[in-house]
Amino acid sequence: MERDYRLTPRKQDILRAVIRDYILTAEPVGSRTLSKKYDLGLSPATIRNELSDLEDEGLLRQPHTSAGRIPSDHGYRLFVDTLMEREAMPDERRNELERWPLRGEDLSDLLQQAAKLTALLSGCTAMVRPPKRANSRVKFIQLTPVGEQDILMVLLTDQGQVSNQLVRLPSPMALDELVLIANFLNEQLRDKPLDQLTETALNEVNGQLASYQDFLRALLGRVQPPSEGERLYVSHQSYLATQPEFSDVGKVGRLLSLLEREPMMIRVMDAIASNGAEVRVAIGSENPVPDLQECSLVTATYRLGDRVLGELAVIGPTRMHYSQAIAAVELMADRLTAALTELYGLESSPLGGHLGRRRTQGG
Amino acid sequence: MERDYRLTPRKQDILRAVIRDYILTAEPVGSRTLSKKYDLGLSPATIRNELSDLEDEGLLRQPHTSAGRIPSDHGYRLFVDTLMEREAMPDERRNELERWPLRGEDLSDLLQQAAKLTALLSGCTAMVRPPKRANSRVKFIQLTPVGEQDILMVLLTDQGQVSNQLVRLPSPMALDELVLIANFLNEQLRDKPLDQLTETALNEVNGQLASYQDFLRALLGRVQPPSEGERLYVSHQSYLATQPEFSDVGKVGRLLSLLEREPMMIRVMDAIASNGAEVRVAIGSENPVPDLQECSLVTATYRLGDRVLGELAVIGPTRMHYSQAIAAVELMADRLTAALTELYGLESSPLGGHLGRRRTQGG
DNA sequence: GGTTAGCACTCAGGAGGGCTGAGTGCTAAC
DNA sequence: GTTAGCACTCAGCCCTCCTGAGTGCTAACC
Repeated sequence: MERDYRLTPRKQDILRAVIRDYILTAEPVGSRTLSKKYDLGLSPATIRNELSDLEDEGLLRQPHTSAGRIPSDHGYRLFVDTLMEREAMPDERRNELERWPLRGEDLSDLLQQAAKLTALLSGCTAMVRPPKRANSRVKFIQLTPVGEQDILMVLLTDQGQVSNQLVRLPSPMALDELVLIANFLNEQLRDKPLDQLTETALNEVNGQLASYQDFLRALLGRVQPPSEGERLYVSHQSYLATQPEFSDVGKVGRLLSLLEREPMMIRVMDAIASNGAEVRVAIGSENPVPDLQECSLVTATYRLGDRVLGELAVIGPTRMHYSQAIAAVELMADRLTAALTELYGLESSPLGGHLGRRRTQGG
Repeated sequence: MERDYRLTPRKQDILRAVIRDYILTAEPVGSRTLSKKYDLGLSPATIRNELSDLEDEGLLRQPHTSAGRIPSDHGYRLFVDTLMEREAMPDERRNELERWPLRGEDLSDLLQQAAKLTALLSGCTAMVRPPKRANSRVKFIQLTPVGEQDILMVLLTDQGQVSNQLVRLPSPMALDELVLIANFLNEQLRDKPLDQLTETALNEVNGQLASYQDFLRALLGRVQPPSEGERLYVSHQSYLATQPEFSDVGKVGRLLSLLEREPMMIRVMDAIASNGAEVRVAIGSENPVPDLQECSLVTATYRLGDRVLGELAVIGPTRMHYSQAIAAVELMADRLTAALTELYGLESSPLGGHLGRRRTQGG
């Protein structure tokens, strides 16, 4: 598998030409085409010999005897790793991007925007996995009375998620009580993982607060609804649907169904992405899921500070425009990281000892 | 167009049978099939005569001379209006639904959930249009200091949207100032439409607050990012992609691209939906957009109190399972309305005169 | 008059056959 | 090592034929 491909420069040129042409046309590439279209200075016959060698090495294959060559997954891999020139994002696209600033009202909005821009830049269907709630920790909690018997709870996490819950109180509550509860919650829950809120808090309930136990349970229970796992932000599925390789009856449907199985796609993205900043590519059979054998994924992580929050990816046929896709994913992951840092990147734990000792305006 | 179709009961039975069979099989229905499969007590020849009449009336058509009949858009219309038995949701499905409670952490979550459940119930691709921001009015605004130089602004609207903005202050600000600003904002902006915040607020800036003008502009500018219109929550596009009528090369792609043009789809849904509670159906050529000629949409509105917030819809081929789709859309619109009312349906303006006079816990 | 059997007719879709052209591998000459 | 020439392969297209589902029409039946 991990063969060491030592190719003569000429073979490299030819392989590069084949892949480039195939990415463009989606048609098997023949020796005559290569000789005419690319400036190789070789006759078709010579090219044929080289193509035959490349096929023997497992870098190319023939769909049938009398057809041209198409790249194999190994061929694409070599291309991505060593042959492809990592072309910078074209200026026009970059300018276009400036006109579409990455702004969102909240995290969810931002991620959806990021998916959309990535899709537009790469020309591929794009996906963004949101931060795992299980990894989020409470940053602070605020309770605000709204009317006589309702309160608004605002919970901010260290990963930018904000949870707003409007809750009806079981009975009117004095402001003192509310302050007491809020302070209790902040003390107990600060830096606690989001998926352990209820137990953590309720284990400590005692004395004066015991009578609020049910209320607390209801309040905290709302923060993390028992949804079936995280969702996935997907954009421009039509890009996938218009690829000629998926025009067969049923293929589009199966692929889209796969994308809609969000927990599975999230697992796939997790499996592919690195922990660091670099872009990772999974080509065809390298994918952990059999149904993705004809697809490639390009993934990168986005971060807040030095913590990886989630992944951003594009998916397309193995015959995807890798350099463009990689550039798009890389750029957008950086922009998303920057946007998050600007929006949510407060200095660590700035609330320090102030919490609960300050008084603020009513509301 | 608005013909008065007076059909004999027998013709009605036959039309109903044709449509039911076609919805099931997606194949043109012939007289022999009808005679054998459905308990009409008629020979194929007789049925042929009736079919011929129904075709003359414009309710059926033949794809080609030697094929069976398929319903025309008018035929579907008659079916939906008068022939179809409005079957109740099957019990199993209803039970299934109970196990998937409609819960969400916030509005966006809730709408996405609603789209998903509608799709699962109806077997069609589902869409939910969120409340128009332009129609939302400010319910209350709260500013909370977070650390030395950051504040968290929470803005609650009367349509359930909550906007959280973490903003860095230009310079450290005394708590008094913050209270002043918050009170000012609440007084000025309560019940003001969300898309006029900046002007409304800034026109009134004066005296003591004048120096905060830039800060206020930045703060309020964040509430409504200049996104290209509202987004649309879509679920299970694969249902559309697996319909046999769209298996032609390119059709799926074109349809999905259409769905991705969110502003246009929102306009379409707006155009179809009623202002009241009832479910509306747009069949094939009744759709305002030419590219939707082969599709039907079933829409209903969801509400908060007596205000229409948005629409919920399913889209499928004109050969869709109307009774199931209508039941699903109706049920889910009701559930969504109920969920919203529970989450955000506070009594009107409960904050009354309290605002700004109360003191609450620090945060 | 409504219903039905019988019959001739139509036509999409599949199967089979031949042609074309793009592409190959091999060999021999340069 | 490179190239020209040649025989060979085979997917895709076109044409034709055949089949079967389905029709409309007519005449007989109840």
